[in-house]
Amino acid sequence: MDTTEKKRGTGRKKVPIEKIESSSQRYVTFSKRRTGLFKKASELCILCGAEIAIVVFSPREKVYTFGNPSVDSVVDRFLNQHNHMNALEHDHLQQQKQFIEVSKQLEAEKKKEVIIENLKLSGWDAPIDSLQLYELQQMKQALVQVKKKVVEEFL
Amino acid sequence: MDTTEKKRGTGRKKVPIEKIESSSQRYVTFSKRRTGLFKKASELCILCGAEIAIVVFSPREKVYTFGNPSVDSVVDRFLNQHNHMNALEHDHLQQQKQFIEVSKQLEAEKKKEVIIENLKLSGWDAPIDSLQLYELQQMKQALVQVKKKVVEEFL
DNA sequence: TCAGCTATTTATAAGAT
DNA sequence: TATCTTATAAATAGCTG
Repeated sequence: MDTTEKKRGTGRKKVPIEKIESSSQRYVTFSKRRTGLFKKASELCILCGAEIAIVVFSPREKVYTFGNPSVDSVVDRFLNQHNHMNALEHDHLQQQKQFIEVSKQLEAEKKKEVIIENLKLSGWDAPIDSLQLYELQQMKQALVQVKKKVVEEFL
Repeated sequence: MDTTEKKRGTGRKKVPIEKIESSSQRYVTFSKRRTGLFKKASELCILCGAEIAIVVFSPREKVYTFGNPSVDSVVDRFLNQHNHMNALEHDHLQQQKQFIEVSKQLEAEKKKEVIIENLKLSGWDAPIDSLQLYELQQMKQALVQVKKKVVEEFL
């Protein structure tokens, strides 16, 4: 124990809160203090049940994050509740509305398409100029069937 | 100076890092530590030139933020650069694809609807059972017209 | 709930490894 | 550059008003 030669003269010194000019020293400080910051955040979460998201860009442009329960959940909650409605979400809702509208139209149109199909099945595709009385009568029968189907299905 | 009656027995005690049960005590701690956290963040920004965003939801659901240069700028930078493609953006793209798909279908369907309209204009709506030869011939003419229109327009 | 006041616990600047 | 050590600067728990 008694190593009389304890190292002397070292120890923390007061540091002014201003930009650290030495880049190596700056990075050491960044690393230490980032660790401390995240630890404090973690303690605050545990002690008080808080939800916290932290995003840090280092002086070297690297990104570090802390999140409880997760960065995303906290950020989303912030963007929403804060009524902050960013452009992305706004577009998103607009598109949802448009999508629903268009889907409804499409459904309506598809019913109509069945009519076309029935007409084709009934021989509507035949060259009309060559129709004779007999064919006209056949066509009448076909139309009767088509109309019946259509009436049953849509009217 | 020498006020011999200094207050005794007070002072910090070690606190275990676990949820504080007393809600009043919890809030006091939250308030103090949140202030400390934001101060640390501020110092880190100044000392090291970092960019930081912090979002905190208190146990009472209130939101507090710290941002340098601003919460928004840091969060945006995070969401974008991190290639993080969050759920929101993902949904957004999915919906865009669906929307384009459905829009194409709708356009196709609308062309077909014109056929229906032409049929109606040509007297297709008349009661078919009462059609006589004359009417059948009229109808033939109508169909010729319809077919011509349809061919011109769609084929 | 929030602001001061200590007595302590923590965080951390320097230096060494 | 990352960690460990040590002395000191800071943060903060428990009180009081």
